[in-house]
Amino acid sequence: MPELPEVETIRRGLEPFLTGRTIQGARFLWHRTAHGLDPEEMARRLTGQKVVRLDRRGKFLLIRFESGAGLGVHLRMTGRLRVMEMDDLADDTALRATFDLDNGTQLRFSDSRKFGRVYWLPAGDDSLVEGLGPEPLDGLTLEHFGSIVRRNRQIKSILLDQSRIAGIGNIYADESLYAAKIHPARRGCDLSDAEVARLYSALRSILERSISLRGTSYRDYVDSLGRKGSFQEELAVYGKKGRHCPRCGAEINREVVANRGTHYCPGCQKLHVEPPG
DNA sequence: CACAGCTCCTGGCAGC
DNA sequence: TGCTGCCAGGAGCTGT
Repeated sequence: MPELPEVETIRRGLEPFLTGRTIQGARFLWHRTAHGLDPEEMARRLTGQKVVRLDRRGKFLLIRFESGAGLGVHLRMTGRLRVMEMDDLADDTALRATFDLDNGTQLRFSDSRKFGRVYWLPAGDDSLVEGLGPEPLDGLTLEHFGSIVRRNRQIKSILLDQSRIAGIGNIYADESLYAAKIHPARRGCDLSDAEVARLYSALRSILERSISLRGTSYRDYVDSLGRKGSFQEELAVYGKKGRHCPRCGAEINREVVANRGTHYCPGCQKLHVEPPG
């Protein structure tokens, strides 16, 4: 499931293949992949657009055109982006959209579950990503993070709320809470200063570490070059139900918190914390 | 505002 | 072996 580190990895991998290229045609093989526009209309608008830059905002990849317009891509759970030779007939039953480039290559969007979307971004209109919270790795201060987190709501639910903080999904929420020794069902407003500070640094260091390892390949994530990341080798709790906690040896639990499968260590992430002193 | 429940989808898996 | 049926999961939406 592509979250911030995976989308950032894809952005870095794709950028040299797309920058300077002009889209010569686009085709949608699944109509709902083109969000909010008739697929043929989106293809028409894309044709002739020259790529100048790739940005990322939260889990959105933003392909910027010389005209000022752009294309937003959200991979949801199973979306993939790759650049291939136009005549590469590699079998891909999950192919949902293709974008022909002016050098004989083709950007291909595949997505087995069909949840991923591409969005047309009119020039000067970034409303797609304007409602997102701050980037956790881009100037977010501890003080700002504290104001985001201190509300009467389960901390896991806050971390997953893209309008509060952008880019965090189920894997990094669970891993960060484990690293900070905070039970996912604790209320944000009940966290101590020390806990908020631990969560802040855990979240940021885990995201940075994962980017440096080109993300987490859990199930089927691969980057734009088809390579797996390797952060899955460092996961402590996600997908580890029944395994032993590397810190205290207790058995990792999985239960539903904030309507999501949630992994945590009952030994070192307590729901009820004894008051200090 | 918090939050549960529903929707979208299909591969993967459990159970028989 | 092959069938049925359940379910995860991001985000948008509705209803309480």
